[in-house]
Amino acid sequence: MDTQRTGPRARTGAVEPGAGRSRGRDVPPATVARLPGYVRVLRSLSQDGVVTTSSEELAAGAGVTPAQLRKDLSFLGSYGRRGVGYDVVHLSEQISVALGLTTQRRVVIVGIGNLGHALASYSVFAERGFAVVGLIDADPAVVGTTVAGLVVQPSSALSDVVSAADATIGIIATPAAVAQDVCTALVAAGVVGILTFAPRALRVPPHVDLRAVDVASELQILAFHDHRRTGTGA
Amino acid sequence: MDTQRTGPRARTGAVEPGAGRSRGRDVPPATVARLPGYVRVLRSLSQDGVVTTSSEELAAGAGVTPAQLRKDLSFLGSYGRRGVGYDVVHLSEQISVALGLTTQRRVVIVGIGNLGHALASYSVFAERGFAVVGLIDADPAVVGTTVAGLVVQPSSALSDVVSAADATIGIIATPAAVAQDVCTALVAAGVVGILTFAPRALRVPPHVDLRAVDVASELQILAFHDHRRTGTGA
DNA sequence: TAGATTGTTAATCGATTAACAATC
DNA sequence: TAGATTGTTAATCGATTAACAATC
Repeated sequence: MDTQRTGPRARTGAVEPGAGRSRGRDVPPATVARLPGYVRVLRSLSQDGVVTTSSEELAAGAGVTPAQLRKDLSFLGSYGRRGVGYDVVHLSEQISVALGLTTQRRVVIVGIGNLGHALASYSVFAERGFAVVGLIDADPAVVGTTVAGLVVQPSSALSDVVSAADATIGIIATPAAVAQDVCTALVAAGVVGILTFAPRALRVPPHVDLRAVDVASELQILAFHDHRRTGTGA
Repeated sequence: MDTQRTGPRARTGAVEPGAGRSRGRDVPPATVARLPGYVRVLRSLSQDGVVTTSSEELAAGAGVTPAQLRKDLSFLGSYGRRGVGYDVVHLSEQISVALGLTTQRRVVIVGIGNLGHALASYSVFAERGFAVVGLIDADPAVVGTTVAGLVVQPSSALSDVVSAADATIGIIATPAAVAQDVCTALVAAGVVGILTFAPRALRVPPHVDLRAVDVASELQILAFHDHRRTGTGA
């Protein structure tokens, strides 16, 4: 699907680090988008008992080139040793700090249909530092049911749920028709990041970061290449 | 999540159209990725009875700038009229032809856990030209159950299911640990496009197009901006 | 030391934006 | 015609790649 960036995309290029940490340089959006993949590989290597790695090994695991990996890391600092490589645990920690993964973020999910249900139950979120703290749905038949240990709340409770749990991220898994209203409500409730699965462009104020996943669009992009290769469909 | 492109990404830039149709020019990957969004907006406008639109209106609906929209369309041909705008139905058809959406593509889903179940039941796929024709799972407790009108088949049947239904696209919704094996099996069975939700880099041969959605990575990217804004987590 | 591998620089490449001539 | 809006060109910008000096 489609990965749409708004909010920070409006900035001219890179993203300003916080309090002069790292190397004081900005981190380009394309680099930020690859950092989670590096952390994932490093944690996997660490679990396998690997102590030191190289840009070649790490890049292969993440599906990028060694040059790109080193370039990406250079925006964060100098965490390797020439002639030696990278300490797996240390590099993992440094990237995690840069990404802000040392604090657990709280997430609310709006729209507990098939997809919302799957996301609420997705164990990888917890493994990677996120806590699902609230579920919201507009359907009275769904409200009150328990999903993944949480009782689904009505739409009217959205603001209270976000506030009470101090959630900073909202996931929209509703039908497209109501996605903008949900988005607006989430922003009003105070979230600063939104991940939407609804197939519709959403508008958010500049201080809110929006990412969009459109699985049907992803298939259509695959169809384009299928089409080009096989010549069907024209 | 993360949108990873392999296969065609290896080409130097743009994508060769099929038999000299459109304008004979290549379509850049970034443009291809936006075309589904334009079709979505055009179909919505059409349903609302709108006959003619402008680059301004269409771009607003898709969340891009008018200049970018016109630039994107210029790779497909000249389908507008200066001073007037675009015929909604005609432009929608032209982009659909370029994307190869005039032929229905057949999709198999591997991994019928929470996410696979949600995808199998996702009505938007059918609305946008895809038919889910096979469901595969490795769990004997899941095999034989009916999901979205299809009986889940065992892993051993993967190749037969792909062949019998002539599926060209595979969706991987399995745990990360088995994703590469499933990917390899799908390629061997003959699919030419793969959409994976497993948080792991996958390798495919050059003729296969791979797109990857990693929802946990998407949240981590949001966390980065949250972190930069609030200063927490360092 | 010699070999290995990083971090950085410079060059290339692709994508976006702005402006405007073409033309309906 | 006058006004509107496209399609395209040129300029800018950001991302990627390659090469290599630095240095462990």
